Amino acid sequence: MTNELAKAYEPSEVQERCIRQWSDAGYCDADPDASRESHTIMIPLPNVTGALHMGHCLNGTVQDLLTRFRRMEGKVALWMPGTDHAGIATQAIVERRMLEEEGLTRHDIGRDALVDRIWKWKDQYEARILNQLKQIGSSCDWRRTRFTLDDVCSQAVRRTFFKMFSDGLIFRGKRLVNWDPHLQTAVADDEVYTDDIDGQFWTFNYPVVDDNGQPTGQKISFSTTRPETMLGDTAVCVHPSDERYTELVGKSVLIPVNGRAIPIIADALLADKEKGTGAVKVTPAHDPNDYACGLRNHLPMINIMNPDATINEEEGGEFAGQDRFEARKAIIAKMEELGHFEGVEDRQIPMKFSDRSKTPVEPYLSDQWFVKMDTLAQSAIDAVEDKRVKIFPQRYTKTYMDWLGEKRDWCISRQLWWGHRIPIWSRPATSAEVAAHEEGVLFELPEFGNSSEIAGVIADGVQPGEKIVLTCVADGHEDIQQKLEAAGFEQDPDVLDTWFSSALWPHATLGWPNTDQNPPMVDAPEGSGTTNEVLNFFYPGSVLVTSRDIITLWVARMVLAGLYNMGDVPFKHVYIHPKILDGLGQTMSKSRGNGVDPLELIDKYGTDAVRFTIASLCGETQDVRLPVGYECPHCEAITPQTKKHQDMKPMGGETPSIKCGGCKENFQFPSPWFTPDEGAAVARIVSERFEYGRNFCNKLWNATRFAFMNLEGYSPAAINADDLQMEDRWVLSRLATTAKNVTTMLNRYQFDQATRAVRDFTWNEFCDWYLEMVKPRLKDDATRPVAQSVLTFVIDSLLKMLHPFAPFITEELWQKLNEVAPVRGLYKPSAAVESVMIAPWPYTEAATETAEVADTLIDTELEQRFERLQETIVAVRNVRGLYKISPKQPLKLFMKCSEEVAVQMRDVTDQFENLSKTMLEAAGLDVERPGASATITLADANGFIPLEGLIDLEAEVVRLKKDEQQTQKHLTNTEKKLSNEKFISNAPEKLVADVRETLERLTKQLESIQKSIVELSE
RNA sequence: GGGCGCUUAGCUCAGUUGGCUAGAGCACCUCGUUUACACCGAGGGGGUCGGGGGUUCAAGUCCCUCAGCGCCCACCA
Repeated sequence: MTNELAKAYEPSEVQERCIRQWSDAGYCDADPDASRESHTIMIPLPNVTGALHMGHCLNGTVQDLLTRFRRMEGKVALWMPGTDHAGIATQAIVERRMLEEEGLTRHDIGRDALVDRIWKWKDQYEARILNQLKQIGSSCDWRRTRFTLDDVCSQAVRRTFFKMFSDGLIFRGKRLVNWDPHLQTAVADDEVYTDDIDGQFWTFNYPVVDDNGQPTGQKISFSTTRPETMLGDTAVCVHPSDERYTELVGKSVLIPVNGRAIPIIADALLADKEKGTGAVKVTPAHDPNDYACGLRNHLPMINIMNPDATINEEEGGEFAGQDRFEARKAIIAKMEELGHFEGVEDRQIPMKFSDRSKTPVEPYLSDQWFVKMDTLAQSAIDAVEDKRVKIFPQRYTKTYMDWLGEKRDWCISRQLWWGHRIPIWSRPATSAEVAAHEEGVLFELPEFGNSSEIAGVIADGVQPGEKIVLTCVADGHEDIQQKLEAAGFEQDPDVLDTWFSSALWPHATLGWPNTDQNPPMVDAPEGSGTTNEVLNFFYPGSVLVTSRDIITLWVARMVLAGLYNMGDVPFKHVYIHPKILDGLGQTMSKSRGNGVDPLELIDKYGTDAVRFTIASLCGETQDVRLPVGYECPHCEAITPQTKKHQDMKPMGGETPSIKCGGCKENFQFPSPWFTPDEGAAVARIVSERFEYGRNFCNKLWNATRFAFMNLEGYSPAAINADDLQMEDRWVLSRLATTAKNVTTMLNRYQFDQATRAVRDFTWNEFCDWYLEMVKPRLKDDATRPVAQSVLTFVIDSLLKMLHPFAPFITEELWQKLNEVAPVRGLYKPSAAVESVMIAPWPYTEAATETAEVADTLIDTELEQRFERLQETIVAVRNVRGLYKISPKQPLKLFMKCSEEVAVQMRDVTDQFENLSKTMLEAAGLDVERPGASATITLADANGFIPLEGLIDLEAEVVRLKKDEQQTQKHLTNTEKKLSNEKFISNAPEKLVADVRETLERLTKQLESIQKSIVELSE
């Protein structure tokens, strides 16, 4: 047969072919077109060295779904791809490898060589992650792929920085940062995690001294977990209302280990009477709370450490050069020796670690660059308040607002080599310069360039009392930089926080600040045109799709940066999707051994199955659980993963293994605690949940396969509406209803509901009912043509509607359908487009023909009538099931009902025969119950199936009694409701009428059940 | 400590502004190899909607409270 489709869908080969075809045809390319609307999505830029994980997979699925949907709606849908240089993460990986493989540190090879190595690394891994994105079917405009460190993005970063500097929004300040002594860089709060460790809690005392520095004999005791910071203490603090110490406040104590005198102060915010001795040492340069206390009380801030966390020369004295932990021991010993040690206890203490290097971070005072946030943050608050940006689900608006409301200045400098270098040059200021310019006020440097190229300011230097000239140079002025360097200026060694460039992503990727040319593309590095139409057309974006953990770090900053540079928000909507957790409610990660690799899932279930399942999970909830399991490497049976598996550790040197429930063989598995043995059979981690999508794809494939087998002789012809059978009109009505609902749900970002709606229609209505109902017609030459037309029309619409969810299988089926039925449609058949990807979305303006007929297709009255037919058939099947009557055994059906219903029943008598092998013998008011028959009760009809000789009639009585009981219960409830006067008077009229109708119906049903019981019992 | 969520069938989840006898998928039980599909079809069993209180004619849905879980932010000498 020519129209034969393979028995099962083979995803991998289809996927590969589709990706190639779409790319060749340029369907993913989006270029400005004034006659159409734009739809822009900017990818939440993945880390360039990362590998695709479930989070990316979900994020990408949603964005691609939206992009394909909008493209089919007729919009110019741009999905902009790209990657993030991810500062510290990337540099750390390259440095670690370099150290492991060559024993080299970055200091051995120098800045340029390191950056060079990272670029090479980046080129390799960028290709990998982009390719992985392609594997999930992403219809990005790959020509426009951007990288946060490429020339286009770099220019945007430089321009923004210069603009902010010129607007006085950039300033330099001393701040306590989380210092990673191993990587020798400050790390952001979000790159730090806290762990409880077994630590110790020491108690010491400092002797009180008089004005001459002589001990008064008094002492003050305090406890600490970090004795080494003693060297940097600049006060001892007590609570103002703590009577134990009132008389000591204002006096001084001596730090025994270095002989420095410091004051005893009172500060209610720092000291807590209930904790420890009630007194606490204050080390402003090495502790965040002490830092705040130091600011409040104007305490000196003494830095005692070198960047590698060894004790420094200036303050270290005899401890100088020792590592912080060595110094701790030495200082404890010294204090004990001097008689100021009072005790120590073991306790769990929280310790902060650098996420990247896993070493303890040190709170460290250093010079950093900041962006002033007050007006910028306010603009971003306003944008959400007046709904220029809407966040879905709405509750996340609060997270965004609360964070911005704090208006905390943004520390943008990072002590790294990989990133955008801060475009600031400085040198010591001359006294003439200091005299000429007020500190902190911008001035021009005409000898280097004009005010749009360079700006300067006098600021404090690193050393106390030192004044320096800071200059900022705009993008594209290498000549000025050279002049500056020739004049003794040095560029700041730091680079910018990765989020600084990420914040510009929505407009930087489109070529801003260049308004004279379209941005360069992968194969056209020169740019084009005389104005930047790309930026004009695609900005502002339509929707940002991301996860809730970066609402503050990224979303808020993009909004303020967009407003600042473009004067307009970067996107109109933000959809925050759920996070995927494992079956135990834990975040998936390699370090837990519970991560599912999307590419393995794709390999096992197919991309469409994975996407379809993911879409079914994406609604307004915060997280979704995905129980995972180990796939047996021997027999592929899946063993659910439990906490016990996650915690299994090698016992007695033997690598743990799990016994497969299927084949009883042992297998090893991935775990954070050990590596499987060389050559051992290792299970992969999968989730059975994806069978949901796979089964659906199989269903769709086979429904289409069935259609193909029955399209022999198909010829497109306009059909007459009068030729449509009841089931045709029903399925068309349901199809139209479904399409409308799916569209609405997608517009609301309710992907879970949209998925369910389209699945239910496909499986439970189209396949289970319609296909079964048309089977006889397809065998008959006379009735075949109309059935074929409807069948192809529905499949055509379904493939379109399903394409955003399952792009590959729908494309494959579409192309096969184009071979068998290239021209299709009901009233105005027309040639189908070559790819479903560019086909019009059903029931939209783009789909002119179907739009015209959409409303006439929805027939709720018909849908209701159809439900009665379905109910009748289900009831008959139920009787068969209950009494184990073979499906082959023909039955007779008598329906007692109104003449109106009887007519409808007679109309579909063929379907009773077809779907339940039942002959409708009679229908009408005068139908009487034949003896020895089973009774079925419907809302407005009773059915009788003679069962003489087929069943035990006593069993039927039992069944009916159960039925009677249930109906009675429901009836009682309904009566109770209606006898309540308050219900009658308060409830809406419509509801009361409905309940009355229910009562009437139930009463009749009960009567007929009881009648049957009596008759059967006679 | 502040904020946001969650708790509904064995499991994973739906359940719009309160209003039919609370639904789905998987799992389970029975039957079925009818030429689309066993990744299937037909039928079935299974829930006092976390506990307690309140508002209301009416509560899975609104309010209070208790318990448990998760995430974010802040803090932790």
